[in-house]
Order: sequence, then C-alpha cells, then structure tokens
Amino acid sequence: MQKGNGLHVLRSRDGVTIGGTEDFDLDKIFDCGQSFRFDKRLDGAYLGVAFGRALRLSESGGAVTLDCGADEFEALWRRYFDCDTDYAALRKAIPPGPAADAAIAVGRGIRILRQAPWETLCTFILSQMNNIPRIRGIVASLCRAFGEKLDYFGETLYTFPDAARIASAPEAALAPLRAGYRAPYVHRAAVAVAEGRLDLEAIGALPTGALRQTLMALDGVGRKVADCVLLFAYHRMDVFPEDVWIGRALREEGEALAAARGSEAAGLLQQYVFYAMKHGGLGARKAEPRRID
DNA sequence: GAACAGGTGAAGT
DNA sequence: ACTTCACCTGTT
Repeated sequence: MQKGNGLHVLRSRDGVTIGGTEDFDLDKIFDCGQSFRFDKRLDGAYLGVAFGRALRLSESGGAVTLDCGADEFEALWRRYFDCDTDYAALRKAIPPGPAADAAIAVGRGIRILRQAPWETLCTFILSQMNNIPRIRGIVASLCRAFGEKLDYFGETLYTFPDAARIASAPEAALAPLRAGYRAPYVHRAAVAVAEGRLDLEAIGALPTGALRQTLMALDGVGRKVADCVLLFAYHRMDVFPEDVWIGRALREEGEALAAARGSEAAGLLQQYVFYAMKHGGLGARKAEPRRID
C-alpha cells in the first residue's frame, strides 16, 4: 500500500497502523530534541498536538498505531511524520565511518518531522541556553496560556498559539512563562509575523542560505536556532545544526564526522549524533574495556 | 553559593 | 575576524 519508503500504512480498527518501523521509533522521534510537544504516558503511548490537532500514538509488536482516521492521516500526519521519505535511502548519503556508523546504530528510528514554522521558530528561540525539561515546561506554559483547549482521551491539551495571539498580548503577559530574557525575543518575532513583516510560509521558497539569513535577522535568532528551524520546519535535510552536544561529538571524533556533516543527509546525521550523545555517547565502541593483562 | 544548561549579541581586542 | 562576557531562571 506504500511505495519504497520502508513503511507499510494500513487502516485498522483503532486508527492507522504503520508497519515496517525500522525507521519509525516513537521514543527516538520524540526524544531527539526536535519536538517538545509529545509526551509519553504511563501506558507508553505518546500524546501531543501539532497543526492544531491532537494525536495519540502507541507502539506494539513492531507497529505504530496512530489514533486518527485515515482521512486525517492523509491530510496531516503522513506529511508531519515525513512518511514519504525513504530513510534507508537517505542514510546512503551519509559517508560511512566509525563515528557516523555508531551514531546510526544508536539513533536509527528517528525521523525528521515537518513541523510548523512558527511553532518551531518560537520553540528554538526558547531553547537557547536552556535544558530540555525546562524547554518543555516553558512551551507547555505558552500553549496553556495562549493556545486553544482541546479535549482528547479525557485529557486537556492545548494548541500552539499563533503569532497574532501572542503579538496581541502585552509582552508582560509572557512573564509567567519564566522564559527570562528569551521572552522579548518571542514577542518581537510574534509581532513581526503578525504585522506581515515576516511571512514564514513565503520564505519557505527561498534557498537555504537566504532563508537562514532571513531568520537570523530576527533578534535572538543566531546560527544555531536558525539551523534548527531550517531542518525541523523547512526540512532542509543538508543543514547540520551545531550545539554544544554536537560540538562535543565533533571534538571527540576529530575528522571522523567532517565529511558526513557536509552531506545531503547531514541533518539526519545530526539527529542521530545528538541522540547518541544523550544516550551514552558515540564512544560505545571505544568504551569497550580494554584488557590490560 | 557557584556553576551550568541544545545561544546570542554587544563590546573588547 | 576572533575572544570574552552578561543574560533570566531552575537545578545540582
């Protein structure tokens, strides 16, 4: 029912089931730092919101089930989860090497989501010099304060507020988020979008370099945040966002990642490396205790 | 209390 | 062009 992207999508009684999930691992997709809006529940299912819609996902027997109708899957989630990209083929663009291979071995299962530009921009402005639990908390507060309420599976979820909603509130209304010095950056970006000075849809047509420059013109958006938006919202797969974790990996691996970071699939590699660094490091092969007889 | 956390921009060489 | 530093806030 699918072309050669490795996935098998089937309608099921419970929703839409995806088989062939070697490259569709929920834990990795939502814990590799690209999205902060899907949370794991006690039963192991993930609940989250994107593009104004709530979704529950669960994994069982090597298949992932999305609790939605086939129509909604086709209209929204197929694209969001990048289901038409063949990740095995994408990986072939990553030059092999000990470091890249180790990262792939640990991170395989990650997909690069196609997230909403405004949400991605805001989220990564808030991410700067912050840790993941706090980013999640601040984003959740932002949605609770300004988003729209959704009732889903007996829980209350909130959409990510659009720029106009944030722009129409005074900057001081962001204070309860405890976002610190990042709050004015978010508010100014919201005003720029609301006033039409920044059209996040239209700039999607720009080539990567110009798109990056446009984003970096915003106060509080530097190279790293811009690159995250390029990769996670505009799906520029050749962009390799460099944060402290990636910097650490590059230092430790020396030249081993140099070629790979310039490849067509550098962004995917970046996610593999980031996830691997967070889960024991790329040194798994080096950590093998050496005998000193 | 100090240091640090998925950076950025301003100010100093 | 490169280096240094302050910055909100919560956690260790």
